[in-house]
Amino acid sequence: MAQRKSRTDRRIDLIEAARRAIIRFGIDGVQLSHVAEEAGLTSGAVLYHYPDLSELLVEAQHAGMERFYEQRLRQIAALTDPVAKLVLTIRSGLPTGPLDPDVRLLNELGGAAGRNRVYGVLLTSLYDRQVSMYQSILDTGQALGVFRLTADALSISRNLVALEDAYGYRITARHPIIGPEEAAELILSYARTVTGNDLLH
Amino acid sequence: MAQRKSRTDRRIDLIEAARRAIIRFGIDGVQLSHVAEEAGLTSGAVLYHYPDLSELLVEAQHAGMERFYEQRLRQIAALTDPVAKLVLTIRSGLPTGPLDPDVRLLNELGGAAGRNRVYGVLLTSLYDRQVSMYQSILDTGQALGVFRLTADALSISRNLVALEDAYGYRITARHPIIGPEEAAELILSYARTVTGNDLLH
DNA sequence: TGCGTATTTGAATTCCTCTTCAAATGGCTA
DNA sequence: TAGCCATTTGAAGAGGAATTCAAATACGCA
Repeated sequence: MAQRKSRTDRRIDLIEAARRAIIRFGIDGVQLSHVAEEAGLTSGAVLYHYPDLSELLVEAQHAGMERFYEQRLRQIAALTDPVAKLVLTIRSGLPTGPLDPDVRLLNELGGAAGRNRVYGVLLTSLYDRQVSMYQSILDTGQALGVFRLTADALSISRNLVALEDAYGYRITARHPIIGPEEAAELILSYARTVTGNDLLH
Repeated sequence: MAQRKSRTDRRIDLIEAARRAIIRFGIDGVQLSHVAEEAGLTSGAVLYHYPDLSELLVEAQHAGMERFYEQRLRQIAALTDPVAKLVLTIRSGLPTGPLDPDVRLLNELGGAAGRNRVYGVLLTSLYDRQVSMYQSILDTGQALGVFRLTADALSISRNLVALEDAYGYRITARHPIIGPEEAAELILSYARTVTGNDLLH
């Protein structure tokens, strides 16, 4: 028998297991048994904690998104220079490679968000928060005279997040030429143009 | 009994039916019975033409992508002015709204492309062709002196397609602010900056 | 017109997943 | 240490989807 755990601990485990299962089988392909296997439990045990699998999947997606976002926030919090912040933020929004679990998880939502309102809301809120993240960096840089923005910070930020998203898909789909480095360079090329800054640091 | 059809005609019908079923239930959620219902047939009949459902799904995705791409090519072929071409191409890459079937179909592939090599190849090949499409417009505009590109045409084109893709996801996920018009304006804002052209036509 | 054949149906079967639940287990507390 | 109770198991069964296939059907062609 698998190690006994408290309700809270087990639920945390299950959310992690669901995250892995979603990545392996897709948000519409995950089965109770997949989650159970990832967690080292039987289906019954999963059901005991989550009588409705779809609720667990939503929680897993939610947790994954929060972690992704918080991690990015934490990284840039360590920096003060707007240039360094911008460059780091761009890099941290891209997958490390085709197998990057965080981005793989997020990508699973793309299609489902069109069919499932909850997923649509989740994804939209992540997008908006990432936009704000960029916007504050750009505004600060502009105020400090480091950036000379060619358009309003909001539009630029929306485009930056959009570029991250799209290259995330390209990388996980294993584009033969566009990898993490190339994608970063493409986004930086845009960022250089619209900030009027070389973004060397 | 449903109307009898020739092998070729029925296969075309089934590909269309599969396309609709994928949009309704997701690429990992489609069932034989879904396709059968969309086609007005029984599961057995579907199986008679496609013993393997996954092959039908790939064909449906492939057909949808080709149609999407050909349609865009045809639209710009009618124009000669690079400015008009660029603006029209940007608009034609975006969904008409959250329910746009072409984009909904493509979006279904995003997540699956990370798990399924066939889908990855399909999606990558569409991306590359769309990039070429933009590249040729930009090159022509540059040659005519209409555009003054701030970066190489390839990079700009990659970013333009990336922006289309990403806003396609935002729109189908029903972002409360970013609809087809707003997305077009955001991409145009990028295009104006990198072409040095107001893109009024 | 009637035959032959490709297509379609529908029922039977198998396979698989979800769900239920009684029993087992093991940690916690008195 | 003993008993309680939350957690987990495993088996049973309910539901549903895929698969198989014999029979029915209707179209093309002689």
